[in-house]
Amino acid sequence: MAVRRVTKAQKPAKGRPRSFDRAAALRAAMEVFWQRGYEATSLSDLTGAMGINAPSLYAAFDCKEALFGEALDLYQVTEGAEPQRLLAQGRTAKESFAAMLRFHAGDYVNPQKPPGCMVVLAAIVGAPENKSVRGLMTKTRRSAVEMLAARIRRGITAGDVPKGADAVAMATFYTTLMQGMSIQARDGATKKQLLATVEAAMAAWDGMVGKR
Amino acid sequence: MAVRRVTKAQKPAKGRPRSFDRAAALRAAMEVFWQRGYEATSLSDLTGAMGINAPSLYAAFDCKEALFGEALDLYQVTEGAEPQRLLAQGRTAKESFAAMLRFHAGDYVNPQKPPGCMVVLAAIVGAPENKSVRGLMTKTRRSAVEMLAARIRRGITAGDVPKGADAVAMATFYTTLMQGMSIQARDGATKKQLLATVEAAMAAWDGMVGKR
DNA sequence: CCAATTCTGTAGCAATCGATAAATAAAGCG
DNA sequence: CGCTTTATTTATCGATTGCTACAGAATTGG
Repeated sequence: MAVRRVTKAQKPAKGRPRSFDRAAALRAAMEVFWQRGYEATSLSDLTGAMGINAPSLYAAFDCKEALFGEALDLYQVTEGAEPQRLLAQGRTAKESFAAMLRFHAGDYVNPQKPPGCMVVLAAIVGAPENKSVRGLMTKTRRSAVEMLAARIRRGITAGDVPKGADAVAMATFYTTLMQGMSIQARDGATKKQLLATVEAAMAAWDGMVGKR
Repeated sequence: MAVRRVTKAQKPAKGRPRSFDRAAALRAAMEVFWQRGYEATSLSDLTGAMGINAPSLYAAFDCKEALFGEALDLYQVTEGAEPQRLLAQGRTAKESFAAMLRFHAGDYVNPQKPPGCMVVLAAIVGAPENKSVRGLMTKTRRSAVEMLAARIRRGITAGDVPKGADAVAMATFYTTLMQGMSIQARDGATKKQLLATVEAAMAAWDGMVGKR
């Protein structure tokens, strides 16, 4: 019986096997990109955090930008899982939004992680030669808005949100607030402060959907 | 009669006079920092935009960080003038906030300028060695919150805002939204979309102050 | 065993980073 | 005029950037 790989049950592989845990190295890279942003993270920052040398990084991840892309994917899958779950599982659209926003209020200032959201912070400005990275981030943020809008449309279908509600406008409003919360988190805001902001935004819900 | 200097009516000066317009060079530097952020703006970006060589830049502005500090001051004085005026001159705190936010909705996507607010965007993440620059930005953002809170307190004193209103919490809420609007501006939001977000936030005002 | 393949460490690539030394030019002052 | 002071241009500085050539090590397949 063949020895089972710790990392993955992949194909047998031909040449010299990789001597490091690719997934763990990617997690380390994600953390550094999240903390410092794309451009301010140097290759030596990355190799240091990942515990490997540059040639190993390039062999496994191709280049800095591709590594960032993978790190962003990992971020969405791991850090995005819980908010997405909360968004989907709420009884109504309003309850879903409240649960998701309250979660972020705590998560953005979790001392175990870099503050704020990587998708908002890691590449918001930068040099012209890294435009493609910023484009990737913009695309990711836009898909997040769309996900929120879809939840509101679901609420309209289900009947817990009035027919006249503007799903995209509402999703944009709450997204904008969430994005601001990432800035606040970097400025040292507390969970309590972020929660107060969330509750203020949720108080606007009924007015936005048209209820009077 | 002495020839009047174009730039300033300063002291006579001793050695060789500066051959460039310091104020114009600073404006150019501000624009580049605003567009690309602190770290992504290289010295050659700066000298190119300012139309001078590196030694002239260092003679006039000391170092990159000091130049950024001056650029940030200039930004606040120029770009901050109109929103501050609107904040001060509104009949009530609510009207002041609405006017300021509506102005920003247009200003953040003014095609004549870099999108969004320099104070929010130019140094939100980065390398550890530039922590002091981020600290300066955080300090600037905090003073902006305080300015909004002061306007609300003025409204409480004047009577247009109920006594029980939490000025800091309200100021934080609207600041958070404004900061998110800078992200939205970088993502290509339109004035119309930003205005819709502003109106949604303003609809929350009466609920926040305690009115029912 | 050998050959083919893939990964790893060392060492270094050209380019750029922020910043400056040195020589010269242009002003005021005496 | 010379002396002092300051700004200018040119030509770098050492350090770091993202990235890679190269040689050797470790694996599979034959």
